[in-house]
Amino acid sequence: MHRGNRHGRSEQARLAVLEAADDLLVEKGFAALTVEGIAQRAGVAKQTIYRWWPSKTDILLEAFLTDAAEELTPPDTGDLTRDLVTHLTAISRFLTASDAGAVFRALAAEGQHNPRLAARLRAEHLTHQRARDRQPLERAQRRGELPAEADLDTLADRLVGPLYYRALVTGQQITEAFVAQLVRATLAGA
Amino acid sequence: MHRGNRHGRSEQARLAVLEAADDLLVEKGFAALTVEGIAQRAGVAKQTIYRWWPSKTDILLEAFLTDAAEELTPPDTGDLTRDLVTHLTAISRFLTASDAGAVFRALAAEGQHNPRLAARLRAEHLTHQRARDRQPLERAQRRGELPAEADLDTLADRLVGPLYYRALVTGQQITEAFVAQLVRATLAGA
DNA sequence: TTGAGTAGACGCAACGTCCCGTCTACTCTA
DNA sequence: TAGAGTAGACGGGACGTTGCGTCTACTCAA
Repeated sequence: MHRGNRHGRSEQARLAVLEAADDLLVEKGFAALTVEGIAQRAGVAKQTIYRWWPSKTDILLEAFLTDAAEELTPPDTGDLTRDLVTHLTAISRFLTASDAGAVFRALAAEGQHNPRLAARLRAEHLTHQRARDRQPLERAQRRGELPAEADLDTLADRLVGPLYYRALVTGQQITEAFVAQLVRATLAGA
Repeated sequence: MHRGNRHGRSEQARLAVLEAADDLLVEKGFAALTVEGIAQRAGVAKQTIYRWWPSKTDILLEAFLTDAAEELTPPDTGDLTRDLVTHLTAISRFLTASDAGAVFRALAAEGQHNPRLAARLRAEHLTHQRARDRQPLERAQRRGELPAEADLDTLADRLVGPLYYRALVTGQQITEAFVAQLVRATLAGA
C-alpha cells in the first residue's frame, strides 16, 4: 500500500526493507538471503530496492547501523577493571548471542570478499566502536590508573581481539572466567 | 587429456583442480570464483569436480589443507620471547600477505555463513594450529619460565587473537612494534 | 567391460534491468 | 479556484544472464 509521492521516497518502504532484511538474515541465514526474498517479505517491489540500495549487503549495513551500532557503550563506574569486564562481556554477548551480532558477523564475513563493504564497515562502525572501547582506558589514564605513555589502541586490541577471535574464528565459548582473566592479566601487563 | 583408469581417480585432475581453485581465488577473489571457472582453468570437466567435491568451498578447504597448513610451526630457540615474536610475525604475514592466507580468510568468511564448513575448518586446521601455537608456551612451562598453573589456551588466545582481529576485522596494519609489545606485555601479565 | 574421464544440454534460482500502469503531490492555466 | 497536466516513487512482473548441480552420451585404457 504505497502512497505516491512526487517529492522524496517512502520512509515506510525503507523501514520495511531494512526490517525484512534483518529478520530474514536471523531466520534463514545469510546464504538464504535474497533480494527477491527481502522484497517479498517487505511487501515492496524489487525495483524499489534496487532504486535505493546497490546490493543486499548495503541493506544489511544500513539496517545494522540504524538500530544496533550504539548499544556497546561501556559503563563508567570509576573502577577500570569492573568497567572493562562489563564492557567485554557485553561485546561477547553481542557477538555470539544477539541478532545484531549475527548481522555484524555476516557483514564482517562479506567484507572479506568485498573490500568496499569492508571499508564502509570500518568507517561507519568499527572506528566508532574503537572509540567506545577506548573510553574506559582513557578515563583510567586520566585518573592515573594507567601510565600516561600507555598505548591505548594496542591495549584495546589486546582486550577486544581475543573476543572477536573466539567468536568469529575458533567458535570457542567465551566464559565469564575467560573475560575476567583477560582483563586481569592484560591490566597486569600494562 | 584424460587417461582412462579403471582403478582409482586421476591424481592429475585432482591436483589441477586444487591449483586452479587456489590460483583463481588469489587472482579474482572469492566472489568471482565459480565451479565452471575452476573446471575450465583446470582443463577438467565440470562433472569430474562434482564427482569428488560437494562444493567449491570443499575444494578450497582441501587445497588449503594440502599445501599450506603446516607452515606455521613456531621455532624453538629456548627463548620464549624470541620464539613468540617470530611465530606471531609469521602468523601475521600468513594472514595478511600470503596466498594461503587469502584462502584462509575466504574460508573463515564462508564459515560464518556455513556451519558445516566452519566445523571442518576448526577440526582439520584450527585445532592443529592451536596445538602449534601452544608449543612455545608448553616448552617454557616445562622450563619453569611460565608458572605451572598458567592457562595456556587462554594465553594463546591472548597472543594470537589480536592478530586475527586486526587482519580479519579492522584491517589495521600489524607492525613489528605491535607484535613486540603484544608479546612483552602478555608475558608480563602471565 | 568397467569406471573415470570429457563434452555439453538441461532445469532451476537469483541476479539486475526494464517497462508498465497506478498513485499522489505539486503546478499551471482557463 | 477548479480542473488538467506533470513528476516521481511505487507495485507488478517479464526479461536476458549467470552459475548451480544434474543428467546423458560418448571415449579411453587397464
